[in-house]
Amino acid sequence: MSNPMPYQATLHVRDHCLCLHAQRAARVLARRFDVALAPVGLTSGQFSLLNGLNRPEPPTLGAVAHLLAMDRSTVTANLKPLERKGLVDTTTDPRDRRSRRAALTDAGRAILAEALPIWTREHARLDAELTDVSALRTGLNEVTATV
Amino acid sequence: MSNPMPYQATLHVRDHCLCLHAQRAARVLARRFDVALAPVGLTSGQFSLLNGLNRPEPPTLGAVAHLLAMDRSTVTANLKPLERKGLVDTTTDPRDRRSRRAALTDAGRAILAEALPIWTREHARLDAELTDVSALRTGLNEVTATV
DNA sequence: GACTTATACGTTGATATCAATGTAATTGGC
DNA sequence: GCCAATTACATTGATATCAACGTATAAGTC
Repeated sequence: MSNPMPYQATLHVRDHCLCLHAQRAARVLARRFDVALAPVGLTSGQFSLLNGLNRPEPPTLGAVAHLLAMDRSTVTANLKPLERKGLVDTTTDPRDRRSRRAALTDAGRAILAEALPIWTREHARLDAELTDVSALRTGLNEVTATV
Repeated sequence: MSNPMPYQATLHVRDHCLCLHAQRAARVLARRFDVALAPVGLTSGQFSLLNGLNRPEPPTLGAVAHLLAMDRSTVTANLKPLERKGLVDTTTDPRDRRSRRAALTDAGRAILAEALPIWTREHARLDAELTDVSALRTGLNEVTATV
């Protein structure tokens, strides 16, 4: 029986699939920042989430989902461990009782402030290892904007 | 009490964090290819994994983990649904009984061949929406290579 | 004001992700 | 050949991710 999936095609996908390449890079970066942020007890995703909550007006969960380009239900799930740790407090918006707004607690702001210099140092190291960070960032944001 | 995490810093992270931007783009691309590949019953990740198994010599799990830049234990976990569906068959390598090799079954090769034209079409559409795909790919691979 | 439609979330079930720990097999030094 | 160190995986427990479905609230129509 002949192979219905030629090896050539596999090699082409492997070398050109932006989805694969993006997942790979995302995993590498997530692991890297997970390790860097471990001393303050945050993962890279939790850091991004907490950072997104630090606004003059606490955002709705939908706004957070849009910022992070993730599903609403994922935001709900990701908030749970942070609420348990007392870093985040969610309340129903009195002006629109369908919406819930997630706010940093004082503890949340304190952890975020602790994490910031770690992020800054690690990101500077990362920058130094890459040839053209701004081109990469532009490409990533272009992808995100395709939705 | 003064805010220990200034809004300015939050905005800087939001606009510059490659980790955040990579996760976002990765989510967007995963969802996009999940939708495209749904007709053949595969997710984007499963497609990448199956594609990685299509080699003359079936790869060890460690080799797959390296290719996909993911943890070994994630590879083990991701293979399970594919084995259940009869698309993959894993066997102990007789030359090194510590290693397990994952091979496509005939059904696996057939599904992969079905998925290929879907991937090709969807990726062409994606390409058309982006300004400089090769710069993006280069940047992503540079990130992956930092490990 | 009643009804329809749209919006904002939560829950559920399946898969994905990793670190940490444990087990089995191989390799290297002797 | 024997023992220590290394390598390759599996398992576990926690979190992450999404689609699909359901519920509650708001907005628009009449």
